[in-house]
Amino acid sequence: MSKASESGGAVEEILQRGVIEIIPKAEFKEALASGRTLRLKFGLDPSKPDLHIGHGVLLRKLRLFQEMGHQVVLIIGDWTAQIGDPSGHSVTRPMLAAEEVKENAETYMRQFFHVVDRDKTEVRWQSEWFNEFTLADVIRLAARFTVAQILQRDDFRTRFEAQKPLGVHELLYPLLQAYDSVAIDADVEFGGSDQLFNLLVGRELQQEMGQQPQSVFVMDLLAGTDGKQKMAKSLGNTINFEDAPNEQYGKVMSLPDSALVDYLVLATDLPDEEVAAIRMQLEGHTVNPMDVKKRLAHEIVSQFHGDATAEEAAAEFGRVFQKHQTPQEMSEFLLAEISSYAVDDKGRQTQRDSTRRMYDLPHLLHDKGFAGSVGEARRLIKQGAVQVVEGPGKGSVKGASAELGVGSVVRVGKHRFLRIVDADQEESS
RNA sequence: GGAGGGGUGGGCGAGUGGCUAAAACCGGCGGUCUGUAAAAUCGCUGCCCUAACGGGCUACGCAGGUUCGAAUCCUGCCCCCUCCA
Repeated sequence: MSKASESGGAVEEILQRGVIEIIPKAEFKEALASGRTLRLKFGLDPSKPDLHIGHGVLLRKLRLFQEMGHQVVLIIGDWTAQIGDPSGHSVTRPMLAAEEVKENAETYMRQFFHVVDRDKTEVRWQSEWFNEFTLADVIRLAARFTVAQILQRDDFRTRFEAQKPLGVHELLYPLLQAYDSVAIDADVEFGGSDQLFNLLVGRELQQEMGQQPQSVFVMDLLAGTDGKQKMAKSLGNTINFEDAPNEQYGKVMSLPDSALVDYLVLATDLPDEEVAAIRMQLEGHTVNPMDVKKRLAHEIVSQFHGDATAEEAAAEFGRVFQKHQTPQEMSEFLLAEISSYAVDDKGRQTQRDSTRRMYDLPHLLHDKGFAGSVGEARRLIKQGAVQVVEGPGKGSVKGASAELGVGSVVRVGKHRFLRIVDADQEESS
């Protein structure tokens, strides 16, 4: 990701692409033009350990500004994480333990700097200033706002009016985040559109405390893999930075076609003109959406795993899902390892696997993690989801047992496979 | 301080003595279909034994009790929420 030429057009694109709003825009542009190194605030709550490409939208934008010479200030929200950001949630979130937050933060930073330039980033922990906070400070801070102001926030108001629980500590959340802006003297804060309120509170507080109020840079939210709701860990629809390449690729391919253009705009660096062209093609049905999706999947996987790996993921996808062949890599087990599952013709356990090498599938699958319970494994077999697709015993699933031998490949469902191997070819790449 | 509402399976939420391993919906998994792991559609979805039929065990905040039998009734306890003051 790197093609921010210094031309005015490029800057304009940065200010437009995926951007919902910049408040106030004129002032921000002026600041950019002034040549000053701006302090770009971005906060993360280390409440859940994985960054996903929804975060990536913001991070990639930060990166572009870094390339223009500006300074990112990453706030680790170790205090607010303990409150649990209620943004966009209809219920109170659980508070986290301090140690948990510490651990999560480590993971976060590793992922964060995968996209953002570490050398142009200042990392600050909220605890730097909030650990010094006294009750008097808290009261003084809280006194600057009225309940009515805080209840402007949509989700707060909704919950309040619906007589749903709303903790006092949750009302504090925006105030703490706002104070961060004061603590680091931010010039501009970045966030998704669900953050608008919090960002504006920061602006207000800075002004009240005699600082130049920050600008607010609001980005569009990326939809999750369901294509409908925003991407969020709690909704289970994320594509994570650290997902395996094949997984990322597969998740992208599972997107509904309707989400394609948004993803191209928000999650890739394809130039605007190209995105526009693709949009036209999609609308005119002159291109197969699947091909666009493959392109998108490639772009995303290569951001995190490199071009070559993306190629491999593409090939693997074609092999497994389009041609229904077996994947290259799969779980492998030694024949000796599964000998305890050997059964005789009547399905009874046997020590001697010499004659017909039949194996008890339900227990094997359960113990090796292919089914959550033995009953579930039975169900899978009953539904025809389990087949010996290669090697000895091919097609031999009868009742609950199947013939297996070195080289057998068992398919469970559409895309999970296990292979029986010999001792010498044990290592699985 | 007063009044009221509530704690049920991964989620939401029915269920007021046996027909309830517990509806519906969501989620999850699987099948079919397909250009994809989309959509649509069908099925499964507590745990254990069983090829199957069937059987056993655990479960409706916690602890006791009533009853042939309780998620449902009684007693005590814990927890959560809303309103009024």
